[in-house]
This record gives sequence, C-alpha cells and structure tokens, in this order.
Amino acid sequence: MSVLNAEIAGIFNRYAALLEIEGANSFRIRAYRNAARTVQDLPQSLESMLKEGEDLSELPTIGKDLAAKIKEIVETGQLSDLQKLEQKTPGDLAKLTALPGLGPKRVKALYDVLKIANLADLQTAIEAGKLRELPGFGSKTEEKILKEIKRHLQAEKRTNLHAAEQVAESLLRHLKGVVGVKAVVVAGSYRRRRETVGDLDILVTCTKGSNVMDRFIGYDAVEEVISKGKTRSTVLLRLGLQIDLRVVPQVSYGAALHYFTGSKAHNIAVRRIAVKRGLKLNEYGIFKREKRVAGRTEEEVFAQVDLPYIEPELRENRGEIEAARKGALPRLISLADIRGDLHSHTKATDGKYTIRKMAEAARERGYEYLAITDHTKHVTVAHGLDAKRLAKQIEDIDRLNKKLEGIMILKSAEVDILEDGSLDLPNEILKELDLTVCSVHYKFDLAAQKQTARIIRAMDNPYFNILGHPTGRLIGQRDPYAINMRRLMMAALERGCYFEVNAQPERLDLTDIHCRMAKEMGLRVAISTDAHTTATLDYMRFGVGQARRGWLEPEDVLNTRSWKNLKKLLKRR
DNA sequence: GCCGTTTTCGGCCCGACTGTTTTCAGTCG
Repeated sequence: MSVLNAEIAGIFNRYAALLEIEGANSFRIRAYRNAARTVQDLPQSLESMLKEGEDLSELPTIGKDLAAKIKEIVETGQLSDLQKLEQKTPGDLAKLTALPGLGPKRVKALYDVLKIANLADLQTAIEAGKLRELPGFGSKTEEKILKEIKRHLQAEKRTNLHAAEQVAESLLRHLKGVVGVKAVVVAGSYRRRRETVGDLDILVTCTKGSNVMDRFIGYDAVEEVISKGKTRSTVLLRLGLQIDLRVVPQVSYGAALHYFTGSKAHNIAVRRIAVKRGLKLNEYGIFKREKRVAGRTEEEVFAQVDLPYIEPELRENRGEIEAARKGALPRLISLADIRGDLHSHTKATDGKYTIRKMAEAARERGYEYLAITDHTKHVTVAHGLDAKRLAKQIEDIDRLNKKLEGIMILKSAEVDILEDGSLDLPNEILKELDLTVCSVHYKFDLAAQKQTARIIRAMDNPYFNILGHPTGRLIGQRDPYAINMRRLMMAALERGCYFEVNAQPERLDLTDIHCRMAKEMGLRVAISTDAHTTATLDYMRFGVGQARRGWLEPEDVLNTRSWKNLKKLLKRR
C-alpha cells in the first residue's frame, strides 16, 4: 500500500467537512484542517517517515490521535472513522460545501429537509423552486447557487502568478489615478509570491469621499460585481479571476497589509501571540483595550508582538514565527543578488534569438554571465544539437566572447537524460563545456524507483552539473514525474551535482517546499530562467520568488557567485 | 483534536457583507 501525503491530507479535509456538517466542535474541525495542511507541506512522505520509525506526533498540529489515524491510513489506505461518518451522511455532502455560498449549515438543512445529497439533486431542487421554501433561503440564494453549480462544472482553476501580474498591473494603473487614493497595493498570496493565486486582494488607502469603489467596479474587465460595500467590494473578471478590494484608513495601513497578505495560518499564529499579551490584532491595528497602539506600518505591528519584520514570502506559518523569535530568520535572496543565468536557448534549437542577442539582453540586466544551454539531439522536435553542431557553437561562443564586452557567455547545453540514465552526447564533447544542465524530456511515467535510479545514474556521469526542471511538472497541466526527492538530493550532494529552480512561471520546480528541503540538506541550487527569448530572461523574478518562499539565502544559490567562484563549485573531483 | 512564557484543563482569531431577517445567522477570507 503506497499512500501519498496529499491523499492523507484529502482524507482529513473531507473528514473535517463532514464533521462540520454534523455540527461538531469547531476547534476539533480546525484541528483536522490544520493537520491536513501540515501533511500537505511535508517534504517527506509520511509513509517513509513511519517506516523509519519516526514519531509523527512530534510534528506540529499532529497529536497522538492524529498520528494514529495517519498510521491507519498508511497501512490500510483508508480511515475507518471517515467511512463511518460517510455512512451517516450519504451522497457527497462534503463536496457541496465547496460551492461558494453553501456552508455546512445550509448543506445540512438541504439534506435534512429536501434529501439533497449531490450537485444533481441540488440543481433539480432549485429548478423545481424548492429551495426558497426553506427558512433562511430565498430567491437570491437560489439564483446564486445555481450559477455556482454551473461554474463549478466548468472546473475551478487557480491563476498562475504571471497571468495574475498582468491583471494586477493593469488594475493598479486603473486605480492609481483616482482622486484621493494614496496607496494601492496587491496583498494576499500574490504578495507572498505563491506560484498560483486563487484571487487578488487589493488594499487601498484614500481620503474620505473618494470614489475608488465606483472606479473599481467600473474596471472594464469586470464581468460581475459580487458584493459592494464601503470598505470592501468583490468583483469577478471575465477571465475568471476574482478581485477583492478593501479600503482602510491610513493609520491602519500596516495592520491591514499584514492582515490581507496572510497567510491565514500565519495571521492566526500572530494573533495568538497578541492575545497572550492582552492585545487585540485585527485589520485596523493592534489594540490595548480600546486604544490603538500600532497599525500604520507592518514593522509597527510586528514590533508590538516582539517580532522583527517577516518577509511576505515566509508568512505561511512554516516556522517563520519561531525563527523570528530566535532572531534566526533567513536573509532572503533577492533579484539583485543574481549575477547570471545558467539556462537559456537560442535559434540553434527552439529559442528565438541569436547567441549575441541573448548575451546582450543578459548584459542589459546587469549579469556577468549567461549560459547558452541549447537542447541536445534526442529532443528532435527542438532540432537538438548533435556533437558536431555543438562543437561549432562552442567555437562561435569563443569568438563572440572575444568581441563582446561586459558579459561572459558560458558554453553549455541542456543535455538529455536517456531512459537508461546515460546522457545523449558523448563525454568527448561534454568535456569541452563550462557546465551542463541535464534534464528529463521523455518517459515521464516511469515508476518512482526507476525514474530516481535513471537520474542518479545520469549524475554518475562526471560531466553532469545541474539537474534541469527536476520534476518536469507543468502547473495545472502536467503532474510532476514520480521520484524520490530526498534520495535524489542526497545523490547530488554525494556527487557534487546541483538542482535547478526553473523560473518559467508554468514550471517553478523545485517547489518552495523542495527548495527548503534542499537548503536543509545543504544542497545548493541554480535559479535559471530557461529563457527561449530575450524578454523571458525577466522570468528570473518568479524563480527568485519561489526560492524566497523556500527560505533560500544568496549563499544557497549558485548564480549569486562570480563566474570564478562558480567554476570552482562546478568542478567535480 | 491540539497545546502549554498563566495552563495537562480550558482555551482555541476576527470582522465585513448578504440575504432574509425585524436583530441576526451564515458564509467567507
């Protein structure tokens, strides 16, 4: 029985939803949700932790009871308590609560009175006009739920950060000109640089009487105004992204920014500290009785609970508060620390520009070096380089390096890892390169053990330097291939190889959790754009964001170093 | 169900908006 952490988290969430419908103690419900999140965030599989005899109740939010339940799930693939609960509440009530506007109380009422157990029942009941007969339900509710059912059937989707940026920039331009508006900032998971966002949270401070709310709902990409109030409004854009706008007074700006940046788990943790000190923290400030003692800036808010400023990317309640208390917060890497890009393509394969154009674009970004890493021959669709063409490219780069000032072009290639773990070019040519990025581009569906062995075998090659896009996932489109991440990282450490954080917004692997795992293991990473055009060299910001979420410091990242120092690190034995 | 800088019992974050209500419950973030 092989059980994934995500499945265990799913079982806990489902259990929590059913408990909620039953009307169980809300803190008990929260305990299951907290545990689900802990499980989801773990870099290591619970199954392997159990195998190694680790005590799961030492994990935060996991006590004796939940540790036993995890053990049961790992051993049997299911949770008997959940099955019991499912028998009591037939159909798919848990799924119904996923519809916006339908919470546990209403779902229970729907089932008790109308025997509604799934989406189809619900739709039928609404169409028969049954819903409005229930107390607390009216025609508006009916209408809203029907719309949500239809939307749900089209599958809800998170928006990737790149697309969210484009919306945010346009909307900010729309709002900044409004009379009386002082600050406009995007908070939420966007500010925490999560790889995808569910919605955008925009925070505004303005003078009294500003018509910013009207301006907001008048934004031309708005499809529907979901709610409109004096301090908060919500709209849905045509492209399916929801936007919340909140207006707060200037004296509350810091508290509100902190509050709306989240995450929820981080906020709860900070509030708990406030409560312990006899303070109350909300989006308007920190209060001692009725008196506001802080709120104008985030720093002020943190200071009131005796914490230093915590960077938004760290605010996930993954240990940042404890680290802050101990003065052990990382000094996060920033874009300015990056001195070069170690993964880029040119016209020779599937890129769009010449080596020279790419190099000049890298120089414009203030880089010292750019590695040209065109595909190799196995990737026929990209017209991958064979040894002969690569040899020619090496000569071209040598010549260009003599001519170009202010940027060093590194001779490299994105070498294909074949199914048997060999590389698809002979070592005679690889040894002429400054470095290699080695990647898997086919046979994604091997079993974890085989895929892991394949990549380790590739690392055995002395010319293997950096593992490119280490999981091969495409966010929302293709799952990561199955690998044992810990074992791979260990193998890289032993051999002097490195991992890449691929900065393409569709990829962003390593994930934040895996970045942190690499750091804890002492494995350094390269943050690379995999640019196929000059413009996409700017994707570096996404990679840096992911690295920051993974607590990485400049020291943890290869390409914060000068080429001279980087060269030493790349040397294998 | 978890957890401990008051605690191994008794707490556990907090406010806005909507719809259906004459004062508030439910939902959401």
